Amino acid sequence: MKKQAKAVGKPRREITQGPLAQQKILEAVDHLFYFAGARAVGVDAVAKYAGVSKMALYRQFESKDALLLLYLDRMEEVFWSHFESSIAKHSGQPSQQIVQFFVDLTHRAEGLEFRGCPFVNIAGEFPDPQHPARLKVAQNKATLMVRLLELATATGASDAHRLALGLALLVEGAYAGSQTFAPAERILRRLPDVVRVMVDVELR
Amino acid sequence: MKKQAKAVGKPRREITQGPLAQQKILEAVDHLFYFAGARAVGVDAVAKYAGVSKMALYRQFESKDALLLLYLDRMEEVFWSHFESSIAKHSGQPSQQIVQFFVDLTHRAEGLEFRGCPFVNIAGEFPDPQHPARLKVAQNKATLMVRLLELATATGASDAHRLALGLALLVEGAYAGSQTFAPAERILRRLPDVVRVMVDVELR
DNA sequence: AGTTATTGTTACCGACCGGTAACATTGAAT
DNA sequence: ATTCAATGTTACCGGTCGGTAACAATAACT
Repeated sequence: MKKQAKAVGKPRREITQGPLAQQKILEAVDHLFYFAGARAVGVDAVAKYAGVSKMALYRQFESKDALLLLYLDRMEEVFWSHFESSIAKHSGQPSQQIVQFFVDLTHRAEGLEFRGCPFVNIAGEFPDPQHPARLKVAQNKATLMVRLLELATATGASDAHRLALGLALLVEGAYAGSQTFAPAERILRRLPDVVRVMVDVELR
Repeated sequence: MKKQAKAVGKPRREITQGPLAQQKILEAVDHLFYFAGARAVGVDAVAKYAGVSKMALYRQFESKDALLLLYLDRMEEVFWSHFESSIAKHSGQPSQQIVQFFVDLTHRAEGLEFRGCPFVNIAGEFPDPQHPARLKVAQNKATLMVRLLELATATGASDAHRLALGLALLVEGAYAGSQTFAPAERILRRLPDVVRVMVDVELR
């Protein structure tokens, strides 16, 4: 959380700045923060997992908090990558796009390695709603809400806001439920059915 | 996490065993674990908040994990107390009971002091699905599913399982969403509407 | 009153937390 | 070949983690 003096003058070596180290650290962060919890994992563990000394890590990144924010950035990328990938399967058919997104989401969430939504987990681990990480979470969800509202409107739903809200809550519910319900119950199995009904009732 | 020898023979003093201390510790646990996170709060903090020395705490309770499980027991009581209270408002009218539960849940979840579902938060803080706390979480949610299915069946829904799943996911979604979405957006405002539609479509 | 078990207090344990100072090593530009 | 900045290594900082040993005070039983 402290300021560090930027390197004065131009570096003699080109952009050699910890070339692969930086990448390995970020990958370690992605893995450990997601599967073990950002709060539970220490920087020592990150450095060791990345095969790097702790000091090397701290010369690449300001603080653990900085790593946390970068982690959320990457998770955001991954999420929208999945989202757009589902959407792309039914161009111009918003209803099917919505259902497809939930079908793919369900498929991912039912994997045993799934640890839920990174953003939901972060929100659970950091109580202060003003924490920078929490603000990123809120921003991600706000964007999701906008996109869902766009889709809901495009379907010609009788009440697009209501539909978008229902969908958003089902997304959050699927994420949270994937962790709170026992995996053996496979409650998400019929989530696409629920979504289909929710969309259809707005179209009749 | 260690075994401790149970007091052999009968205690000389009656049941004087830390009479109010025990109560104060549990109240401290409820407050701190919920609002600051079970993992983030140390036993020192619990003892200080309860106005008790740490050693006094450890003579009343085996370990922090034991406190965690007791905490979940109490949260379970609170949850079902709310649940039954909502149900009682419309005896014999399952559809209205369902809606009422969500109305009350929404009201609670929109409070600024709300920190989401204790069980969801615990699931986020403890990655290991086999952790005793996680098992309690799963059990709580399984019971909720049973109760929702009973209500859904009682409404005469065309597909009670689908309805119960939708409702369960909306519950989880409301809990998670109350923390992930920015409070100012007040996304839960129209959750009761969503529920009403979800129930009605099963009854036509 | 004297015994004895339970209480609260203090101080401590080894381990880990996030973060850093100091120094040996490296390697590219001169 | 020498210089010099960026790197990696090691050891360490004060603080906190969950948990405990040791001891003085207390209070109920005989």
